[in-house]
Amino acid sequence: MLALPAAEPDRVMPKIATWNVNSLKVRLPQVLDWLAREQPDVLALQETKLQDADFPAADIEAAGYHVAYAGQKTYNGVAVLSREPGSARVTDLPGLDDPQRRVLGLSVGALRVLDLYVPNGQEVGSEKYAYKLGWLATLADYVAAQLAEHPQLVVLGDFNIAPDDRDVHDPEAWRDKILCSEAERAALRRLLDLGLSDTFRLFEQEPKSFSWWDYRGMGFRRNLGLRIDLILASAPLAARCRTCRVDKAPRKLERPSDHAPVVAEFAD
DNA sequence: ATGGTGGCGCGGCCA
Repeated sequence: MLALPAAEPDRVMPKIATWNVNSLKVRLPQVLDWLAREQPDVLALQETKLQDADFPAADIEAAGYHVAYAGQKTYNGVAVLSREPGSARVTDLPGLDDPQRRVLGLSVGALRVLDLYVPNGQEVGSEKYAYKLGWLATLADYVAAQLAEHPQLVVLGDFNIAPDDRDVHDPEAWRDKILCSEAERAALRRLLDLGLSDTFRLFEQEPKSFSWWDYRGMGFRRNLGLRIDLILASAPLAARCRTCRVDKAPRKLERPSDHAPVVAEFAD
């Protein structure tokens, strides 16, 4: 029997996805179905809402994925599933002493993955809004350092920021509201200006493409959404990006997450 | 300004 050739060390994973599942306990069957159908090389999850002792690692491993996670009870929680094993796991932003589990950095092959659940901010001017902006400022310093260290960096997750008016179903209604305020958008632009591309905007997209729809008021059926789930890629990685799309199918299921997965594919 | 829905967990917080 011939041995399979070893994976080339500089090969970048071709299919990378992000999905805010709003409770992995509830959504695990949907996640397992989606993995089987889409077979991503990396899937970053947010809002797992599970402490690590309760994380369903065995089910995910049985589906053929390695998994790293950083969770807490009830709120937040992030995980990265990968075909290849991950290493060099990081769960905190340097300089931010924060019990909230919102960050998971992981190396998968030559790729560096940074999975984020950016704070929501609740309302412009609130304490949580100040926390969000401070968190994003700390993140920018960390991303700058990560870019210097890892040429092939993907920063993905629920950013809780709609980058511009194209990403908002009703820009006038949302003007200066949470997820759309100028300060939040400026914080996101600062990240992009470090050398990241919003892969979704590398390609022509249908107008009114969103990744999140409020559960209330039949938001999904009326397409009253925002695009707040992003896959940002460093320049060498963005140069190889071939597609980025929102997969609305899981949002149509019974008992869905309020977010849909976003998927980017890369040439080898 | 509030409430609409959903998850967690069993009252109220968070999104």
